[in-house]
Amino acid sequence: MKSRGRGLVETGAFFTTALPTRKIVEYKPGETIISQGEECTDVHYIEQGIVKLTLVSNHGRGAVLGILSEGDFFGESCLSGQSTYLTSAIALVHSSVSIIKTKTMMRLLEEDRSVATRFVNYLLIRNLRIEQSLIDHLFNSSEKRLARTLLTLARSGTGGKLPSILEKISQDTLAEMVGTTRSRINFFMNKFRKLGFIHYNGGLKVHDSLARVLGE
Amino acid sequence: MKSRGRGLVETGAFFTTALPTRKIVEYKPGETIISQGEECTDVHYIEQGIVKLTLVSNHGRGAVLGILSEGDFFGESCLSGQSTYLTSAIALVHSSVSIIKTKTMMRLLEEDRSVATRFVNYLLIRNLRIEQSLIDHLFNSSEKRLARTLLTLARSGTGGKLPSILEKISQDTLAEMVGTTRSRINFFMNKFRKLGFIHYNGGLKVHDSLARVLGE
DNA sequence: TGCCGCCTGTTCAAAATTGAACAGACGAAC
DNA sequence: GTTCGTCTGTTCAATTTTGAACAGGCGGCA
Repeated sequence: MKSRGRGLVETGAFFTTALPTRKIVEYKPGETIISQGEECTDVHYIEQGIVKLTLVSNHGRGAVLGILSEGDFFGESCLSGQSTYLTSAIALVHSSVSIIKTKTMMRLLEEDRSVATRFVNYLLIRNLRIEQSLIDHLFNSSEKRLARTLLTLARSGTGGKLPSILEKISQDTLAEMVGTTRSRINFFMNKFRKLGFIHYNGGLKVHDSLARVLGE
Repeated sequence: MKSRGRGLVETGAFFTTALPTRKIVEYKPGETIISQGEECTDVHYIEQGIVKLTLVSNHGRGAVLGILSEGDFFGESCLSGQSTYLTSAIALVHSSVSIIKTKTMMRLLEEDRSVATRFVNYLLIRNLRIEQSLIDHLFNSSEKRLARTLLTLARSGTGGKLPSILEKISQDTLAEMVGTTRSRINFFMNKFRKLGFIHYNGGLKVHDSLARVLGE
């Protein structure tokens, strides 16, 4: 998923062992790990779990920037000189997170070339993910964006053990991810269900056929 | 703009001198530098000029992912294992571009820690820019997105010498940047003009007061 | 058991957006 | 000077989206 056999290097679980002595903290579902606006002192790395990155506009409206899991970083924008966190991060399931002082991470990047190389690789892939979301907004209607979001979530939950990410996501959260209202999400969810693309028996399941919504 | 006095390192014109012997190519306005789908063999660095990154959906619709200028990279996703370019890049004004073989860039990143560090910094800032666009889509109406796009373009053209980026951008392009239709863009442009936020005398000028559209 | 909080189902009028069309302005090229 | 292509101005019906409301289901908890 995160590696490709081509390109700079594999990402894999590299950071789990490469990061120096660090603090690992456990978070319960719903717990806030970092808050938008807080002073930006650490870079975070998800050892295990699922984390939601959120954001509140200056008019109180919420948005979800992404759902992250094992092997992802967050709060890494401190490294480029931000003085406060731009987003909040909330654990969706029990999660363990490495907390690395910004300065430690900077030093590490300067001193350890394999860390730097892999971090570059990680950032490139992260970039592609965000770009993909932006493209989705430029091209697609909210119906298609919802379909893509569901498919992405369904695929990313392949960790196996955890209760598939999908079970932890409300229609409100979906609305904030897709950038629309819950009433719209509800409308499409029912539509998708009637068409047999998703199921609800005890927990949301997304069928691959949902991809048909995306056209061709 | 690109540096901040805090954080990892300054970006500035570092790459112009740090990159090894490389090919510099000049492009005329309208010329295509790379094409979406082409084999992905080089990383590109803008020494001078303005470049538009575009994308065509599988249904023939166009979108503009960004307007880049001096000090920006493009086609850098080769580094993370893409085999073809995901976007096209078109020069908007006369531009000179460094072309670096993917493998050369990889080697450089592994061997030269200062290149790696600065490239990390560049990627982090690029990330923030793209995230900012995504947030814009999640929160704002197309009217506000247009306002933000215009303000961003107006500010980024501070190179001075070049004909301000704004002069080179049609309503069609704006529509593809904002993610809406030209008819909408035209409507808002006239509205902004009536309100005195922008002017047209011989060439588009954006007044700072346009920021009022963004609220508060 | 009953209350509460959170989630989904449903409705609807008001507002924003699309998509397509046609006309005029302008500059470049012949 | 005429033709062509590209850009802007303008219109409008059809469609999509918003925002707000209310009801019901379900689990936790006292």
